[in-house]
Amino acid sequence: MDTVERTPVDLPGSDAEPAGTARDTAGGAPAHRRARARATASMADVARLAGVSSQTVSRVSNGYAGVTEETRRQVLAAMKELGYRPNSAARALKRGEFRTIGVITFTLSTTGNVRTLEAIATSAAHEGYAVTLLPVAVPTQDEVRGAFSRLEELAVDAVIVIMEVHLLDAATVTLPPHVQVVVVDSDAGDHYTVVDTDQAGGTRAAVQHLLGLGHRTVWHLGGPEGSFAAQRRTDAWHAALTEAGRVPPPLIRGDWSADSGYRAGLELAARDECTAVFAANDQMALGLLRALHERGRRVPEDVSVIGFDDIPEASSFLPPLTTVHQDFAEVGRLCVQAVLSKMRQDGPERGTTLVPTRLVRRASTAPPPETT
Amino acid sequence: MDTVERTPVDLPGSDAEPAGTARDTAGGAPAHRRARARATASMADVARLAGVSSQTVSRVSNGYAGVTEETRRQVLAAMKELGYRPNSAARALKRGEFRTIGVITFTLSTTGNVRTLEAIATSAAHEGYAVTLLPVAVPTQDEVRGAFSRLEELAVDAVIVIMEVHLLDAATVTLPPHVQVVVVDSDAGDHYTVVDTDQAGGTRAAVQHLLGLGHRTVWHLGGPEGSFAAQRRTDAWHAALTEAGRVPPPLIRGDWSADSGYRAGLELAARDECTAVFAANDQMALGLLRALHERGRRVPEDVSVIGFDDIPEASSFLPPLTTVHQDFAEVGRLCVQAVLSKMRQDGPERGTTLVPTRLVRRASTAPPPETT
DNA sequence: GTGGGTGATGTTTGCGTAAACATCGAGTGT
DNA sequence: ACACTCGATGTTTACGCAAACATCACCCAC
Repeated sequence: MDTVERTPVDLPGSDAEPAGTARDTAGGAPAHRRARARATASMADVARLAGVSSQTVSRVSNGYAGVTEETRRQVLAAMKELGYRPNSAARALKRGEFRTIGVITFTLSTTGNVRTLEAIATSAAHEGYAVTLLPVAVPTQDEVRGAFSRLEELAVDAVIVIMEVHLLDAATVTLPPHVQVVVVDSDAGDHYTVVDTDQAGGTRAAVQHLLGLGHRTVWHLGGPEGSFAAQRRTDAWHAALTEAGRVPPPLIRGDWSADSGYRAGLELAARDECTAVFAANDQMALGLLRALHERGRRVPEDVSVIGFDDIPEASSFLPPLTTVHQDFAEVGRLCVQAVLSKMRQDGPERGTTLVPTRLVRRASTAPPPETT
Repeated sequence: MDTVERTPVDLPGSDAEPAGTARDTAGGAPAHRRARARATASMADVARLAGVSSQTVSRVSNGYAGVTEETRRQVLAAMKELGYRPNSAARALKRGEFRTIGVITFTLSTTGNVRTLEAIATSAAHEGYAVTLLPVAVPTQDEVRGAFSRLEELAVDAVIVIMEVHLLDAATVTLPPHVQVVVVDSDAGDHYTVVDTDQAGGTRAAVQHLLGLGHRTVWHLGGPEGSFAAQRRTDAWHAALTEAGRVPPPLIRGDWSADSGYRAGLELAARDECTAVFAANDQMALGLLRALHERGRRVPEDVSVIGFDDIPEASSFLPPLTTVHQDFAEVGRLCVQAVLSKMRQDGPERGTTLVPTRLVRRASTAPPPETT
């Protein structure tokens, strides 16, 4: 049972623990005292060993000035011997901040969310902040409300929401007043601080690339209705075509999944006039490619396909996919920056920050077939 | 068996937030005091307003028995009026537990890790635990050590490691002694508690499927050297072939990426004797498919390809990929269960739990071409 | 009526830390 | 030499909560 597994440092005093796993209610002795004692060394223990006051330990621990090099060494030695590490609960209680950022996200099934989350976690760690994850299984108001009510008593100083904001608004959010919020994938820039990819710019680049190749117009396989990202890509596609004097074909909707792209592709393959398709993400583009292939429409000779995201696999599609690269890492990084500067009260309270995209040309786009 | 689903209260409304956003940086006054004052109402405030002792507030807050309905109502009213919410730092300090699980993971770029993480977060939330994410950017010992040293002072009760454990061992881990550890993707079952997919079983199913179709032998596109998952799939492939009396062809290694699969595919396409390939994951299978296609080797007519993971896109590959489905959600769920039961000291201290796989037959496998 | 429950509530205490304040000795300027 | 500053360190206190213990009113059995 209680073998001395871990063996961190040789904890001085961890010798005893005589089988009685704090379970003995019978003992008339001050059981509770022994039970919790010495779980971890506290500042006081270190202070005692080092022969200084606990305040000095605190100073060393926090790197404050005003400690002799000599004293400092002693304290550090004592810390090491005892395997001391500060108790973050106590620290948080005292300081009134937790150095933790909560991230609310609706599923991690999309590349974008995941990459953004990863960047957030990395940036946060770099700033000395931990990241607490709050997944929302299904995007119902109840679920979101649940996430927030958990959040309310969770120890976080700030929140980053990777999700549609209309849900957020709907869920009578009752955050502690000092907790800052930053949102991804939203157009709520007038209510919140928003960081997002420049959806419009990327879309424009994609459309113009296709038009530049000589296509009359560009079909669009859009994302699901609820998504702001999808909405903005669709809007930008429409605008870019209109500005260029082209007639936007009817919109086709998918749900981000490859399957939905496949279904849309079967439809599009039947239309000879369709020579170029802009898919709102790479997964749908993948399904699209499969459908076109099955129906004997060659890519890019007969139909050009362009995606959005630039997932790592995109370069291995058949054919390798031309797509709009999103810099998720930058989005995540900026989220953290934004939320931290809000906390320090030196950043903009709201507004939108856009991260530029980059068009990656591969083999899925080409000039349209000769029209006879 | 439900945990005592606390149900503190239904949360107080977020009415006011009275503009006082602490904006005065200029004031020469005792700034710090103002800053932290009145951030949140404490139990004492609620107690005062309700005309009871703070202990009674505590009892209400924690749903303990022994409070008159009348008193309870008063306390709840006071909570609501003050917008009270418990301070989790204080609670953690007092109770000695944080109700938080740390998850260490090396990049979120693989589907498996992400899905597992998601399941962990969901399960943990369900048990009333929060999840703190600790990403390790690069799998160097320094990085891992860094993650752990952050972890050391982080407020977690347990740790789940989704990573190669040899790195873990290498990084002189010094966790607080009471913190429990569970590991995914490892064979360190004799040192740690391990939860993992049944790599061997899945591999065996894949190999036997191909042999059953009539292939003489099965080539293997393995994962990178460092990975235990890769190692076990490779071992199982070798064993399955040997047991069946077949001669295992030389091993080809990739690095999980589609690109590496592509490179391997170019090599394999040149070998006419190769009629069946088992790729250690779906991404590499994707690259493989592309290479075979480019070299004019038809799948599945000339070469059968089988993958591992069953990523959502696999059904949209060209052709749709036969692959071994992993139940990542179950892995994540079991991780949480394992770590919690270790904390409650009623679970096995170590050992390995395997999650079964399922072979998903799609269109990338078929009997070998007629050998003339 | 007295002693002994029983349940509702109040009081004390301490978790580990760090801010605020106190102390103390050594140097500095005149 | 004296008052003074300044740097190093110690002492006190409070953060918000909940366990342990104390109190108090009430009811019941004998």
